[in-house]
Amino acid sequence: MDARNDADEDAAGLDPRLDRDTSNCSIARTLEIVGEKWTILILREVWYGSSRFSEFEHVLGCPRNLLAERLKMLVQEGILATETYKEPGARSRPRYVITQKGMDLVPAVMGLMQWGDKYRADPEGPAVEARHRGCGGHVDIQIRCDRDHHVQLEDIESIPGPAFRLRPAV
Amino acid sequence: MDARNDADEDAAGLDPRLDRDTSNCSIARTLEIVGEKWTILILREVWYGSSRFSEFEHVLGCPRNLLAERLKMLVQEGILATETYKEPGARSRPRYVITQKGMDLVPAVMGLMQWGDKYRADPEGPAVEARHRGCGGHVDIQIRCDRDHHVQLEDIESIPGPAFRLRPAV
DNA sequence: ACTCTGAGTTTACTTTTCTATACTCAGCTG
DNA sequence: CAGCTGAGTATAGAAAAGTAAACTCAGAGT
Repeated sequence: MDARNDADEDAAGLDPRLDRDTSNCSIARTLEIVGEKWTILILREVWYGSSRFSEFEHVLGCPRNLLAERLKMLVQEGILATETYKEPGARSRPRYVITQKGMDLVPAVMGLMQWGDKYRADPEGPAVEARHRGCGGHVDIQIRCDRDHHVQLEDIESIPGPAFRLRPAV
Repeated sequence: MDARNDADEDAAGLDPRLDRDTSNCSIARTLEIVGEKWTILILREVWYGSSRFSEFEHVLGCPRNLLAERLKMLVQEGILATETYKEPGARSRPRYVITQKGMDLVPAVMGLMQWGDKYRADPEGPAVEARHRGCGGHVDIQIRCDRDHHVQLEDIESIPGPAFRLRPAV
């Protein structure tokens, strides 16, 4: 309906010829936090049940200084929280637990896992499976819309949102 | 039911005290491909409608050598494919298009986007929105099980799969 | 024949990560 | 009160990744 509809039929609202400002992209902003090496793998281990520094270190085999750095950042960002716990006959120590903000990353990581299961698994299958606790069914992620239609990947359209901006002219 | 059920009630099948072999983890294997800087942002631009080297370069502002390297890798991995196209009055040039294998990464990236929309968006909202083509409804990702239950994040249980292994003893 | 342009390649430099080892610190145990 | 242990911190050297800018190359246009 505006003067832009002249050539590109595919990308309805995000014409590549537009000088889009990508600095407020939600994908890029999420990657700023979870895009460094080890970060997502640390979260994976938290979901699988680890909570202590030594557990992460042992299972991941990652350098201690990076582990300490990543854990500190995840706590700062509110994705993990520290608790103090005490085993009988030992002094109290910190433990890392996931927050709601951290749980909300599960869908993204399940997406990565599902892709790996499909394209890069061993012949026998995946090393770990996700199950619905209780019903026991295999869990996977789906794309749905407001009106609860099951959306095919081809039927997703990206359009400018409220914070869409063009890059300021130089 | 086995001798392992002695202390940790939370992680039913992936006790952090087990010496799990993580080398065949689907999450880690996916990150080997899309975990490097720029890779996911290149895919984002492909979904948004870019296909040419110069378009990626301009919108991402990433160094040419890395862009070339990442594109080559994405093509090698079968996530993108090259086509030749020719605009009238110009010589034919390569163009990058997404494959099915690439489309299958959409759920993972939508997961990242959704998290960014929720926790890191500008006050006005997100810069880009995903819509169901046709119905026009807002699209988001959901976790479901086999039996089509809508699964809460807390009700996902991770259990050893067919390729689960312990680390070989040293 | 010469120029222009998109699509890269090459090279040199900087920054970040990785690995490895040594060191600290608090408090329970002997 | 010395020693042990988990959870770090500190430091140094090597490797990988990222950045910036110059250079190449093929073919259409003039």
